[in-house]
Amino acid sequence: MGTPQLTKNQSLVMGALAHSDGPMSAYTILDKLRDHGFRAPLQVYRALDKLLEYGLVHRLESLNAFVACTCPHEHEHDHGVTAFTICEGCGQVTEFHDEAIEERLSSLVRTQNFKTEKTTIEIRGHCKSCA
Amino acid sequence: MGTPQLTKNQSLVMGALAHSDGPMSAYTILDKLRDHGFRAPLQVYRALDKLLEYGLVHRLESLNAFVACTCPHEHEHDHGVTAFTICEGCGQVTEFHDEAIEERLSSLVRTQNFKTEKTTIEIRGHCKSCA
DNA sequence: TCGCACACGTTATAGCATAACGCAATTGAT
DNA sequence: ATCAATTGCGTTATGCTATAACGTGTGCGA
Ligand SMILES: [Zn+2]
Ligand SMILES: [Zn+2]
Ligand SMILES: [Zn+2]
Ligand SMILES: [Zn+2]
Repeated sequence: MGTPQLTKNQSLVMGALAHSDGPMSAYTILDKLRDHGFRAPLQVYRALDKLLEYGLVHRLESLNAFVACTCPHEHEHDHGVTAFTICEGCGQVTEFHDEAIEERLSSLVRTQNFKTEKTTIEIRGHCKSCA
Repeated sequence: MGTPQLTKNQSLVMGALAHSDGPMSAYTILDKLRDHGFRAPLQVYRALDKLLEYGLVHRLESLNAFVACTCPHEHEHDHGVTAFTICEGCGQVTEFHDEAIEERLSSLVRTQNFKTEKTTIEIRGHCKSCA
């Protein structure tokens, strides 16, 4: 169960995100794709749902926006917990992963008898250039 | 610079959140406070802004909702990084803090020369009762 | 051929958040 | 006391984010 062939709409949305230098809201994506026949938000949201499911795209909860995954590996398996730094100045988003945090969180949560389904870690601040 | 005396609107919003058994959206708070004279979203959002600033309330980014802080200490100083488990079943939210995660994140971010302003950690899943 | 799953298109609606205006009360110099 | 600056408040209007509900078409296995 790898990543299926993307449909036309999914490819268009994926392309828009991949070629963007920062996160995009669904409505920004919609505007970028009007020339390709997109007319309504649902066309974007439906594609995003699938791309999120396939792990090709991440949602930034604190921005209500989306970014293409920058993971090196080929999305053959779920990458674990994903964390982001988000610069308030230039909008740059950096994705990173850390086993130590993942294990520590998992251990803390286990003491609550809580079953994790999705973990959000987002760090807002200023990048080196924007400090 | 502790927590100033709350204004009437701030107290009403704080009370609504404190007596709720789960997170509330700004519009839900508005509805709860109509009997107390609230008429417009801005009355809620302005109070929330202050309560967030004072550290009495937290915003859950993945829910677009707000919860009263459950920290034991008296909010005399910023508590560090705040994390939440959020049950998809019953809506229960649990706030917790962990030095180890805080330090690990801070160290990872330092390697990017990134200046952290606010950290969001939210774990969605199912609590013991809803498993 | 029938039934089902899935992607798609469209319209309408729901839910979340802020802009912009004006007014009133408070504070804290001068 | 007076003026200016700050802060809170109320109202209207607007903008941004996300989903509901309905119908269409296409592919595919029973
Ligand atoms: Zn990724
Ligand atoms: Zn930057
Ligand atoms: Zn707290
Ligand atoms: Zn639960």
